[in-house]
Parts: sequence; structure tokens; C-alpha cells
Amino acid sequence: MSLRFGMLGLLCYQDMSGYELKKTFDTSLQFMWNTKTSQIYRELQRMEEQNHVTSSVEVQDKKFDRKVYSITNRGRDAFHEWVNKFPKNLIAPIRDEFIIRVFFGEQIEANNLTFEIQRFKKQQEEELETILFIEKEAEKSAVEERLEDSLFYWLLTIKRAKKGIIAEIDWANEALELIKNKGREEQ
Amino acid sequence: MSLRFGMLGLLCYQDMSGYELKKTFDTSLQFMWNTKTSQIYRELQRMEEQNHVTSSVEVQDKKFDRKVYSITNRGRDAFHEWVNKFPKNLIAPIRDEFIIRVFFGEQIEANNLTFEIQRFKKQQEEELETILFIEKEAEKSAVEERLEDSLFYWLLTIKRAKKGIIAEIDWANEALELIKNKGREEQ
DNA sequence: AAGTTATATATAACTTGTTGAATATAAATT
DNA sequence: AATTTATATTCAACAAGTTATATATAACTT
Repeated sequence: MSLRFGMLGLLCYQDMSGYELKKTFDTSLQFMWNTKTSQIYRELQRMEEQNHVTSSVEVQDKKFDRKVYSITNRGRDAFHEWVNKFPKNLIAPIRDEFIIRVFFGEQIEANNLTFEIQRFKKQQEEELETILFIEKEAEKSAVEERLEDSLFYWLLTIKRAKKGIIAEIDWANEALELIKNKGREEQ
Repeated sequence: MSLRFGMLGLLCYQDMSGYELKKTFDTSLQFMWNTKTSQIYRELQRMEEQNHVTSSVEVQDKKFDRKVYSITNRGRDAFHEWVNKFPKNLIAPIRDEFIIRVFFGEQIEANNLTFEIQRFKKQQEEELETILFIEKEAEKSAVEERLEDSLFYWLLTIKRAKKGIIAEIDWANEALELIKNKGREEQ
């Protein structure tokens, strides 16, 4: 259900098509909820069936028609209820196939693990750059669209994402060091 | 597929029933891959169909029969291939409904957000205790079952989990402070 | 003695998420 | 001029994950 409410939350800011919703997801909720475009479209259909949103087709000359979705009062109520009612367990379920492989590390060929942890570290560093970019964008759009009240909360979530990534990079450095020393001892 | 390979990895250590597999998951892979018992049983069926495991029913007097699964050579090969072939993208997808709510924080009633972040912090602190317990258990069973080679990698993943949790607690403290100050300014 | 909780096993129904493909235009590149 | 890439929309098939339920014994609590 969280996908639905993430979408409803974004539709509170403004009306959007499925495509725009996906793009907005990618520059805001991306680091708290992953989703594929196909899932967005399917969910929009269901949301329309359940009157959480309405759609209107906007005819554009030469281009595709845009199907633009608006949140309904019913949708707003449902969102408001959801956002105020937190689940019992606040720790997010984890599904991380990288670290499972590390767990079974004695079955990984010697240099392969080092190589993959280095790659992991690089990807986390890139992710940090992405977050920094998103932070700037958030600040810009808060001013442009008069969403200064929202910005405070956006920045809270960005701060958390940053800390998480820094912890990953920190771990990767320590892990690489430990593996190097282990190799040395075993000579 | 990662669930399957997590299960195969554990079955490399020893034969187990579905119930035991779930319990082992909960004290080892729990903080990298969540799963429900029902999923374990269904996956075992499929794994048997595809000859990654075989089962034999162990009759016990008075108690339920135990259906004990063993990894096959085919299963071992499949696992070995999987554990050595890392995915292109090493960053795990995230699905965290707690932090989405924080993102839309201006729609949360005043004291509710503070209350929920405090609850989040407490749950993370408990999770840290759990990890510490798992760490001790890992060290114990490594000695008892002569899995000292594995222990090194287990501890790597535990180290990572710890760092992640500490980052969460750290964020929660900062967030609570920021929210307190924000409230003060707005008076 | 009765009720509850933990252990132990498993299936069915449902919901959610992923993969891959189909369709079509505009803009950029070779 | 032809090809590729980006924009834009959607659906069908499949895989994975969740919820609810059923069964049964042992151990513990009231």
C-alpha cells in the first residue's frame, strides 16, 4: 500500500501523468521506495477504480495525449489517515543480495570479493553524489513552488540517506582493510 | 532468487527442515534478507522439483515427522555460481514506509512525528541488542561447529549491520533536536 | 483441569514487484 | 538518410512476498 500513498502524497503537490509521477519518484522518494514504471501505471488504474484519483485526457497536438491524474477528496482523506498512522514495526524489511554473498564469503574466489566490495564502495559514492544533487533540486523547487514548509521534512529524509551511505562507505573501507590483513596473515 | 540461494547457503552447513531453516535465517541472515515461514516451505518445494535439494522424512515417535532437506551437487553448483556472480547494481532496493511518512511530515500532527521518531529510535536500539546477541551466537557456533573460516565473513556482515543501525540512531537524535528547535522558532 | 504459549509443519489466496515487449514521436548523432 | 536515444504510455506474464488458516504436540501458567 505504501506505493499508493507515496503516489498520493506527490499528487498532493500537483496533478501529474504516470510518466511524470515516475520521474518525480526518481528525484524524491527514490531512496526510500523503489518502483518500476509499470507498477505506477497499474496502481494508477486501481486508484482510479477506488476513487482516490480522477484522470482527464489532455490532447496535445502532434504529441501523445497526456493522461493527467488528480487526487480526489477521498484520496486526500486516505492519505491523511495513512501518513498519521505509523506501523507497529518501524524498521524497514531488508533484502540485500550483495551482503548475503559476503556472508558466504569463504565460497567466493580470492580477489573477487575485494573487487566487488570496491565496486560497492564506488556505487555508494555515486549514490552520495545523487543525493547531493537531489538536495539542491529540493531546495530549488521548494522556493520556486512555495513549498518551504515541506522542505524541512525533505531535508530530514535526505540527511538520513546521507548518513546511511556514509556508513556503507565506512564499512567498505574497513572490510577491505580486514580482508587485506587476513590475506597477509594466511601467507 | 536470493531467497533460494540464502537457503542453499545455509544448507551447505547442514541438513535442515523448513522450520529449522526459518530459525537459522532469523539468527543469521535476518538483517540482510527477511522472509516468512510460508515462503520458505514453498521455495523448498520448488527447489526439490528442480533438484537443488532432496528431502527425506524422519519419523520420530510421538512427535511430528520431520522433513529434512539436503543440498544436492546440482544445488551446490548453482549456489557456487550465484555467490561468485554479483549483480551489476550492488545497492539494495529500499522500501521504507516509515521514512516516506517523514517526507510528508507537514501533514503529520504536531507531537505525533516526535513520538514516532522516538519509537523508531527505541526499535533501532533494540535491533542493536539483537545484533550483539547474534554476534555472540555466531562466535559460539563457529567454535562448536568448526566454522572458524566462515566466522570472519559473518562478522563482516554483522559489522555492517551495526554501523547501519548506529547511523539510524544518530539520525533520530539529530532529527528530534531539529524538530524541537523548529517548534520553538515557530512560537 | 483449563487455557495459553511455544514448537513444528504446511497450504491457499491474495497482493506486490519484475521483466519484457509493444507502440509512437521528437531530437540528436553518425 | 539512417540509426540511436530520449520522451511518453501501457499491458501481459511471471516471480516473489504477505496474510490467513489448519493441524497437532509439548510445556508452561493460572
